[in-house]
Amino acid sequence: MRLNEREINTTLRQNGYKITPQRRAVIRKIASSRDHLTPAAIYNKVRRDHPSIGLVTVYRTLEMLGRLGLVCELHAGGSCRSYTVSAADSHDHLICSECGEVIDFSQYDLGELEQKLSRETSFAIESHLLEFTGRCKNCQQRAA
Amino acid sequence: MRLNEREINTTLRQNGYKITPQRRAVIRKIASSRDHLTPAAIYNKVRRDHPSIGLVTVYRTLEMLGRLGLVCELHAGGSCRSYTVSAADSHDHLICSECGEVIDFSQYDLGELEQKLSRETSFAIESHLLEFTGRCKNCQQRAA
DNA sequence: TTGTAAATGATAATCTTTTTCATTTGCAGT
DNA sequence: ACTGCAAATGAAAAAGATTATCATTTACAA
Repeated sequence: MRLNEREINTTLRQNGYKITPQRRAVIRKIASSRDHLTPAAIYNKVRRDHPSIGLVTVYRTLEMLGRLGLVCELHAGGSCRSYTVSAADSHDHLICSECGEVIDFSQYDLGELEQKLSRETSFAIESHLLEFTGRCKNCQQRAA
Repeated sequence: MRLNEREINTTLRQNGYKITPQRRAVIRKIASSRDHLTPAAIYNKVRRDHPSIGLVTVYRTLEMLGRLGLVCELHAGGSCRSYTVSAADSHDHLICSECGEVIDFSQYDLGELEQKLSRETSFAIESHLLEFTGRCKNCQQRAA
């Protein structure tokens, strides 16, 4: 279940952050996009509606949203650091290499693998990053 | 089984690349390190033995080694784009968030998850990225 | 409505990564 | 061992991405 704009705003307020028009615009662009966006792409999208916004504000907003766990940072594909809205409790993603569409999936039983690894290596495992890359149905059909 | 310097050189030759002292130095530094290194870190290490090397050459060498599948790009931790030597057939990693040590592990049964995802989403899955982050035994003990 | 801390935008400073191009060098073929 | 040449290198600069600074503006609690 992807977070929507209202829920995100609520979380900001609960954590003592102000709801500014700039933040609202950044959140809206990310939340309304099915794919993942780089900071620069978000900046360009937001600028259409809000020409005076600074790139720095976009970076600051993304940093804050990330810290609160409201957006996820993705790595697959060329550019590191692109963002998508977080699903409530799944941080694993399936990403289309052609159109960039992102699908969240709830964590499979990685717990089992995690325990096995932990036992074998004596690591105290804190987190993981799992991304599958492939081509979505539409992009497969378009290619054929 | 991590690739060693000799095997890497063989692969370069087989693919028509020349073995230069600069490439040799870059490969040696990556292969002899247990953790993952950024391009800048590799540059600094190599420069000690080979002061005239250019940063550009490091970038070019990394790009080539990556294309041949001889090094892996890691993402966990702050900086994107850090490198470690590839294990023969496992591209999944366990990374210590404190000292950076990297442990390869052979792919668990991600195939099952992959098929399930593929069936449910109609994606043609091409690859995946899996990294666990935690603290290794040594770093846990040092902290205690 | 007002005061204040938080947020913004402009600018500049830092990295990081790519391009370009003249010079050098590994190595295949003699 | 020598030679020719495509491939590789290094220097310099350009292009991008990210962060720091600071004066001005603004959201919002009181």
